[in-house]
Amino acid sequence: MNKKRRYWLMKSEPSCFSFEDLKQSAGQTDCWDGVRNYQARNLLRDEIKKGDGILFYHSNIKTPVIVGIAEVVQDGYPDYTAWDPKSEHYDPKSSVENPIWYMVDIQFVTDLEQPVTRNDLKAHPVLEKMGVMKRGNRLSVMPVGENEWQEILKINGMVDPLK
DNA sequence: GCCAACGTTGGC
DNA sequence: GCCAACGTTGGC
Repeated sequence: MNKKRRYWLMKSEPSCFSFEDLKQSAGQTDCWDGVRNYQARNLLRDEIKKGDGILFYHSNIKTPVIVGIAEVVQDGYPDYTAWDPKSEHYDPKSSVENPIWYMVDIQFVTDLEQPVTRNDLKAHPVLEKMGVMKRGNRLSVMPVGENEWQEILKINGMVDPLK
């Protein structure tokens, strides 16, 4: 099966898990765990697939910004941190038999030479329409249009690193 | 630090 | 099943 690559934006507070943290991880790969929102869960479980592209966004800081690009390297599987009472993401309603929460593995691809700030997005005719710009949006994972993906690359004068 | 927007919870 | 109360998110 040869499915078309899709694109996503993943949001993280850098004080919690930053793009640099991903870069420093073993194999520059880590599991995207701790998502406890059903809409995002559905995406992680059903939609986000190996090979998909990720814009990595730093939120809840003075200058929110897209800092880099990552790639999905593992399809959705149960988020086992939900089963660990010591985890801050522990959810007693989730079990091995009936997992509620899912995660994917992502791998560092490249920093953006020119990180794209929220203000940049706001001022851009195409990018101002991105999901992350929507008022009140709280999804930590959301779809990105191919045109939006291309535009981010263009700003950076980059060739698509996933091709 | 403020506060608007959102998702979740729980009483009824 | 409604909806008010609450906790969290996240831009500013």
